[in-house]
Amino acid sequence: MQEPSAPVPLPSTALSRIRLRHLTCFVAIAEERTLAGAATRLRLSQPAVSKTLAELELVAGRRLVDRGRAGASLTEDGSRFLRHALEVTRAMESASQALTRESAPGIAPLRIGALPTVAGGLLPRALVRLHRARPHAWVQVLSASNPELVAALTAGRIECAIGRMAEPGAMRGISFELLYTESLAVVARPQHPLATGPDRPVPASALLDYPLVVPGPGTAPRLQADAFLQSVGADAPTRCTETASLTLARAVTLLSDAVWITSRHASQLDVDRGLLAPLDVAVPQSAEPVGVLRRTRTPLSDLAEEVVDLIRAAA
Amino acid sequence: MQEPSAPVPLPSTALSRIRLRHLTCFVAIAEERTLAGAATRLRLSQPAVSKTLAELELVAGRRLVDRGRAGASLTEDGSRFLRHALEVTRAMESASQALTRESAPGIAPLRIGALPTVAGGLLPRALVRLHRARPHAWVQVLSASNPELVAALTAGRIECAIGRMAEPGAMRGISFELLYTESLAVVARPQHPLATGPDRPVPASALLDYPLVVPGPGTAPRLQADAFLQSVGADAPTRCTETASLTLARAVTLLSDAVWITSRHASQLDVDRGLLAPLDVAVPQSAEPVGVLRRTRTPLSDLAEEVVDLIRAAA
DNA sequence: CCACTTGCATAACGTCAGGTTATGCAAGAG
DNA sequence: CTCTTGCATAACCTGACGTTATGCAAGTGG
Repeated sequence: MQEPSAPVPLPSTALSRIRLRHLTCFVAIAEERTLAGAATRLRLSQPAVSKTLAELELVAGRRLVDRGRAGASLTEDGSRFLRHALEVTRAMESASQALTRESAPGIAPLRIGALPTVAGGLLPRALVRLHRARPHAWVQVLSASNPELVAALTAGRIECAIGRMAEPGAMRGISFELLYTESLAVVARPQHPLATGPDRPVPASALLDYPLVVPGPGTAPRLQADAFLQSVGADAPTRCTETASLTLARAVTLLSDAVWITSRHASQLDVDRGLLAPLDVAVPQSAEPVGVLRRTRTPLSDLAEEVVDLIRAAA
Repeated sequence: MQEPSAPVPLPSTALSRIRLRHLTCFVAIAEERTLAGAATRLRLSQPAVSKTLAELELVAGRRLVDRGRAGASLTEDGSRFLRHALEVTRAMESASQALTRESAPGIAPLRIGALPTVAGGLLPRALVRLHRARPHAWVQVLSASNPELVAALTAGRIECAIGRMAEPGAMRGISFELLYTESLAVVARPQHPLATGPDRPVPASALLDYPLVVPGPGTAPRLQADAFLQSVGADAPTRCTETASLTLARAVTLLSDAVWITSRHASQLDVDRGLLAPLDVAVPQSAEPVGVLRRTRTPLSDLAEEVVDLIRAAA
C-alpha cells in the first residue's frame, strides 16, 4: 500500500521526536523552578521529568535549563523557547476545551457590527459563505455609523465590528486591524446622459448639472465627497439629497438622473449587476481605511473568529 | 513521595486522553479528505488513523467527521474544531523549529521605533528588564516623530514601533494596538515658586508669568499644549522655548524657572527622582492613545514579541 | 569538619499506548 | 452481479515512557 518511493510532503522532516510531553514538562519546570516540583505537579516521578528534559535538550542541542542546588532556572535559550512551549500548551488547552465543551450551535447569537457600506458590500459575501459552511449559525448584524459601532463595541453589545478608526479617546482598549481602504465612487443609472462608458471621461464639473445624492453628514465618505466637491468648485451642496440610508440613496439614483457619490463598495453589487453605471470621473483616490475593530482584552468567540477570517478572505 | 491526598492544580482535569497525535491525525484527515490519504501522509496504516479518529470522537462525544464512500468530510462540529487543532499543530511546528534552529542570539539586531516620550519613559524600563533577562540581546531604537516611525515601519527599517495612530492613508497594512493614553503634565524644578506641593492648586494663568518650554511644533503633545494654553487665554506662545528634544527641554527646566509642558511619561522619571516637581495645574485630561504599531502581514521576531510583552507589562 | 538535607542523574525494569497485518463490510460503478 | 474504494474491527507485537532504587554533588547547621 505504502510506496516508500513516494516523497509525501511531511509537515517537517525534523519533527525529530518532540512530543507534547516534552513541552508540558518543560513548562512545568519553568514554572515550578524545580524538577521535583514539576514532577509532582505532573503526577510523575522526578526521574521521568529529568529524562524528558534531557531528551528535549538532546534534540535542541543545547542546555535549556540550568540545574543547580537551588533548583532549576531557564537559560537564555530556555526562556526564549518557553514562549513557544507556552503557546503550544495554551493552544492545546483551548482545543481540548473546545472539544469537550457542549456544542451549542446557535444557542447564543454572534453579534457583529458593520458600517452601512460594509453591510452592503463585503459583509454579505462573507455571511453567505458562513451560512454555506455553517447552516445553524445565528448572526445578528448591527449596521450603524462608526461612532455608534465603537460605542456598541466598548459597551459589549457586539463582539467585533467592521469599521474605521475612531477618535483617539474612543479607542481605549480597542484594537484595529486594517482590511482594505475604501475610496469614492460616482455612479448613476445606466441610462444617465453621463454614463458614456469607460472611453470618454466625464469632467467633474458636469456632475453639478444633475441632482446629487451624498452620504449623511458627518460620515467619512461624506467628508471625502465634500472635499471632492469643493475641489471642483461646488462648495455648498445644493440640489442635494443627503442621507445615511443606502437603500434610499440607491432608489433615488435608480429612479432618476441623480448622481450618487458614495463608497465604491456600497455600489459594487449594483454595478456588477448592470443596475448602476460608474461615471468616469477623476475622483481623488483618498483612501479611508476600514478594518476590524475588537476589544483588545476579550478574545473572540469561535464563530466571530471564523467570520473575521471570511471577511479577511473576501477583502 | 507523592501523597495522593494532595490536590495538585492540574492544568485541566479533563485533559482526558487527548494527545497531539489525535490533532495531527485530525488535521491530516481534514486536509486529505480521506482516512487512507491521511494515513499515508502521516506514514501510518489506515487502521491506525481510523482508531485515532475514533478515540478523538469518543472524548468529543460526537462525530467530527462524516465517513462515506466518497471519503471523509468534516461535520459542522468538526470544522469548528479544526481551527483549534490547526492552532496547536502550527504552534507545535513553530516551537520545534525554534528549538532546532541554531540559536543566533544577537547576530541580527532588533530594530524598534519609539516616540521620544516613550523612549524616555516606558521603553527604558522595558529594555532594562529585557537586558536583565537576555544579556546578549542587541536592540536598536529609533526615536523619532510619529510620521517618521510610520514611514520607517512601512519601509521595513524597523520591526515595530511604539507610537500613535497616523493619518488613515499612512496606516495601510499597519495594525495598531492601544497600550495606554498619554496625558499632559506641567512640571518645573522643585525650587520653583509655583511648586507648592499638592495642597495648593496653581491657577493656570499663573504659568504665563514664567518662561514656557513646549514640545516641537506639529507633534501630538504640542497640539494638546496649544489647546490648553488657548483655553487659558494665551493664544500665541510667547516667551516660549519649543523643541522636539526632551534633553534640551529638561535641561532648560532644571536650570531655570521655566515651566515645562510635556507628556506625563516624559517627565515621570525625574518627578519620581525629585528632580522635577509636577505643578498642580488643572490640565485637560485629553488622552492621546499610544500603542504598538506593526505590519499586519509580517510576524514579529521572537525578541520583538518579547519586548512588546514587556512593554505591555510596563504599561 | 562531619552528618544531614536538597535536588538532579543514572540504572534496571515493567506495561500499556499505539502501532502493525489481516480481514470484514458497505456502497457505488460498470 | 461483480469489482473497486474506503472505513471498521480483531488480534497481536514492540518500544516509549513510566516506575523504583540508588548514586552524587553541594550547601548547611551543630
